[in-house]
Amino acid sequence: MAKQAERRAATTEAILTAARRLFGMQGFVATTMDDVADGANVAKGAVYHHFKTKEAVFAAVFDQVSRDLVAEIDRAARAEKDVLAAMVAGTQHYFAATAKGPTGQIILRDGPAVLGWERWREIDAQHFGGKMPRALAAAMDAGLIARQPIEPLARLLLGAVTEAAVACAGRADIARAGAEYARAFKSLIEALRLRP
Amino acid sequence: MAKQAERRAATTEAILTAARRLFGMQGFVATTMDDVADGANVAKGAVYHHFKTKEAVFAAVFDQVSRDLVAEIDRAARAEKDVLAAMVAGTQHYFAATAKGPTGQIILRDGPAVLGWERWREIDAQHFGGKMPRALAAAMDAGLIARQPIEPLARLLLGAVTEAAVACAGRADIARAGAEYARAFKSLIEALRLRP
DNA sequence: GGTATTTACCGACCATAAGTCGGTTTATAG
DNA sequence: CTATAAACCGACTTATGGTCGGTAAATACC
Repeated sequence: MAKQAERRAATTEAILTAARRLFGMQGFVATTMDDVADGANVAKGAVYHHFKTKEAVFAAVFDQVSRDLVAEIDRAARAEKDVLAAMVAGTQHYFAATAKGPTGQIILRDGPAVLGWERWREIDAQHFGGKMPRALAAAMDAGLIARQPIEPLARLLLGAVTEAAVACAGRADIARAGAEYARAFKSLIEALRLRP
Repeated sequence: MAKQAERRAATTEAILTAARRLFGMQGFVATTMDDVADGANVAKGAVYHHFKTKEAVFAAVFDQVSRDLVAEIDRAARAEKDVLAAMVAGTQHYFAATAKGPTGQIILRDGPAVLGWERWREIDAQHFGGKMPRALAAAMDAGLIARQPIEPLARLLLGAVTEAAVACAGRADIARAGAEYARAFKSLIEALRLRP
């Protein structure tokens, strides 16, 4: 006797929860829609009633994971005071979070493969990338780095960070690798810093 | 009555040629093995006689395209004299080449999706990435940039370049975008340059 | 030069998994 | 209370990667 809106919400959430677990653990390809349906205790038809395709399910999961991740990073970055320092701290956190387990699988591995690099970058940029331009703009306003077109530089830095995160994810000694890349990233940022 | 080695070579080449065309035009997923077999004028069984899986075919195509691309980039980079300038020039060429058409499809889109980001980075690094560390080492030896761990910095820069290339590939005005990113990259490199 | 063996090739067949669809149950409108 | 719509079911269709038994061509061996 639950209202339809509630039924809908409950089912959708069950599907998403199951999908997130499965995609994170086994990856997108190894997870079948039957698996997802079973995991959510519904029939496949129900899944397709709420999501048009398997990709759509993944996109929803991706979005959820991204939100969680970005919240976590924000918390870490806000602790710093200098804009450039915040960039470094946030980056470090991004490395750590994506370096292992389900998050990395979903965000870094399957993300671009499933959504296509284009859409992935778009969504990723929406979540994380948005921070980079804003941080750069702030840094320029504060006179910390030279004024220049923001978007291209932001894109380059974002690419650098993402690549490093992936490299991290493939290493056994994650913490160590993360520290290495964080240091290198810091050196890049510091190189940009204007010296009077 | 051709020798077996010749038959083998001819068939393999026909398959690779057809696959390269199809993968480049339609992408990996949209291309079926039947398409490839038809395109090469052989039966599917023949394709599977020479390549274990569809991925194996793609890997071979990927390798071929990478070789061609790297040769082209080398030509452009060798024209420059300063190591840092060569890096910038090579990068610019990389942008341009991957920005459009089959090459971009194979190298930047399907590459990571099909081979997995790990293996892709590995192969990509073998072809292109190898240049980055070498260039950085040379730059350090020449006293152009500060001495520091090479691998992490190289990885960051490679990631930046790749990201930019992909961004380029998604733009209508490729030439313009390429120029923008090249300028931003140059500014990054120049920031690293030591001032006495 | 004839026979045995190995290699290249064929294409019908199989297995799997995404997506469909007609039917059923449950909620809402009037 | 009835009619409509939404949620849900699960057998079925379809598309495609991969297999396999068989045939033709080349090579090895006597």
